Amino acid sequence: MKRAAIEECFRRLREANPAPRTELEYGSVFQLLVAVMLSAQATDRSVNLATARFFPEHGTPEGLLAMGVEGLTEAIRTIGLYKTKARNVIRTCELLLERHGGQVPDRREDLEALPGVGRKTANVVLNTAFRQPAMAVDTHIFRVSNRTGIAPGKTVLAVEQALLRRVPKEYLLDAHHWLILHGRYVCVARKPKCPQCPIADLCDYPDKTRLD
DNA sequence: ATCCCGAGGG
DNA sequence: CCCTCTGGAT
Repeated sequence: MKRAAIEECFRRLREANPAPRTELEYGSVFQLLVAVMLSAQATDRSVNLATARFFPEHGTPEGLLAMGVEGLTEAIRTIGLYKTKARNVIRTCELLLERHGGQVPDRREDLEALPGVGRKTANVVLNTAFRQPAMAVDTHIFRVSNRTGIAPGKTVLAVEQALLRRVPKEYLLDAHHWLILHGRYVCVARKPKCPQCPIADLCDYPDKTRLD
């Protein structure tokens, strides 16, 4: 897709959603980090349902440590991958207290040193909490970027770099949320809703990989 | 490449 | 039934 078309895509996505925000519910940077860690291969809805059970009373590193691995495992059992996630979150709480005074660090290196925190999760925290121009490429953004031609790439890292290169600066800070919402509600995985898509006329998909 | 792994949709 | 959901570690 040409640069002018990319710019027009984001102009329209912004018009449809002027102030995009994550649908994960959280009341602090720490809670955002935990919610994103839990969101791996899970819907925001199921994550919010689980975190509502313990954020109110245990929404701090100390609070989660008081629950213990067993308590947290029980609280998030309705989310996939719950054993690994509970273990990683508890260990992360310990490391935050040991290394960062209980605060969430704002450097990629420190974030990725936490267990269960990879590049994608670090990018979400850097962008959403610290407003840095980081692009977290998740399943939605990978699909939308490739399908539309906004930023094609064979790996998530390639797509991330293509987005950083191709998305106009003006839209970079919020591009993450526009793309994810577009992927969740319009450019869905199975049967994209092209008839109601605001950028269908600019998209590569209808001409290229038409399957139906 | 494989494992982890529940819930919701089609 | 099968696919998908804001991945990460090995």
